[in-house]
Amino acid sequence: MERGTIPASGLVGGIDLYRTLESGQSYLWSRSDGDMYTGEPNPKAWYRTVVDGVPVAVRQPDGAPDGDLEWRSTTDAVPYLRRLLRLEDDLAAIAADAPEDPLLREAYAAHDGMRLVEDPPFATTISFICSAQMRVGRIHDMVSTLARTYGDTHELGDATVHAFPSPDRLAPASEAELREHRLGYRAPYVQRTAEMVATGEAHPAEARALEYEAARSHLTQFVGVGEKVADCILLFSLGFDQAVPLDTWIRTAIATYYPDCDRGNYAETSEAIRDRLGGRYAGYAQTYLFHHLRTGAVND
DNA sequence: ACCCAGGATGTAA
DNA sequence: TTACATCATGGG
Repeated sequence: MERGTIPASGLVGGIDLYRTLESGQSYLWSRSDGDMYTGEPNPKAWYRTVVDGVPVAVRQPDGAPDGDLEWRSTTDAVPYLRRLLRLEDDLAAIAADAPEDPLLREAYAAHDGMRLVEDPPFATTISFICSAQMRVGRIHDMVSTLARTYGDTHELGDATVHAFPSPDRLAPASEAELREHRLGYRAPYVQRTAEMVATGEAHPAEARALEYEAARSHLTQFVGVGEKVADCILLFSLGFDQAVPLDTWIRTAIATYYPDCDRGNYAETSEAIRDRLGGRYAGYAQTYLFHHLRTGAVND
C-alpha cells in the first residue's frame, strides 16, 4: 500500500473534505465509520472510493479547511484526488469574485473550503437519476447498494471498497431486481440508461464537446434525465461550472430571494439565476447556496 | 395520517 | 408549448 500527504498550503483557498464530499454532490464515497451523510463530521474517518479501478482512501485528520489531506491507495493517488476533488481550483478567487449578494456571501463564508467535485460521468448520471424526489442520505444508500451489489470489489489494507458498476455490469440488472433494491420508480430509468450506455448508443461524456445548453439538451436523451438532472451531471462530472440545477431548494430560494429570476420555465429561469449568481462560476455559487439552505444555516 | 425530498414521464389541452 | 396526474420510498 502506498501513502502520502497533500499539504493544504499548496491548495489555493484550502479544502474542507467533509463539506466537499457530504454536500450532495457525490454519492460515490463511503466513510470508514459508516456515518456518511448522517450529519456529523468525523475528521479521523477515511473516505473511500474506487476510481479507474484503483481504490483510494483520503481523510483530513487535523480539521479544515487549512488541514492537510492524508491518503492511502495501491498506487499514487495524488492525480486521482486532484481530479476528483478539483484541487487545482483557485477557491479563494472563485469565492472573492462571487457577486455582492448577501445570501451568497453568507453561504461562501459559512462553508469555507467546500469544493466542487469532478466525478465519472456514468456513475454521476445514474446517481442523479436516483436522486429524483429523494433526500441526500437515501440517494447515498441507493448508490451504495448498486456498488455493493453490481460493482467490483477492491481491497485496500483491511478494507473492502466497492466500485460503482460499469455500464456492462449494470445493464443486465432487471427492473424487478432494481425495485427489490428499493429504487422505486427510478428502477426502469436506471436499467434503460445503463443499457443505452452499455450498447454504445450514447455516453454522457459526449456532452463535454458541446456548448452548455446544447450539452444539457443532449443529456436529456437518457431515460430519467430531465433538465435538472442534466445540469447536475454537467456541474458535477463534466466541468460546466456555469450550470445551475433548479432543485426544490434553489426554487424556494428563487421565490424568496430572487423572485425576478422566475421566468416560468426551466431554461429561462436557469439563465436568469445563472446571471444573478455570477455567470461562469454560477454552479459553484449554486452548490454553496444549496448546502447553506439544506443544512439550515441561513441567518434570518 | 400528512408532507416532503437535488424530478421525470406520459398524456391531454 | 404548458398543465397535470402518476410514480416509490422512508423520515419527520
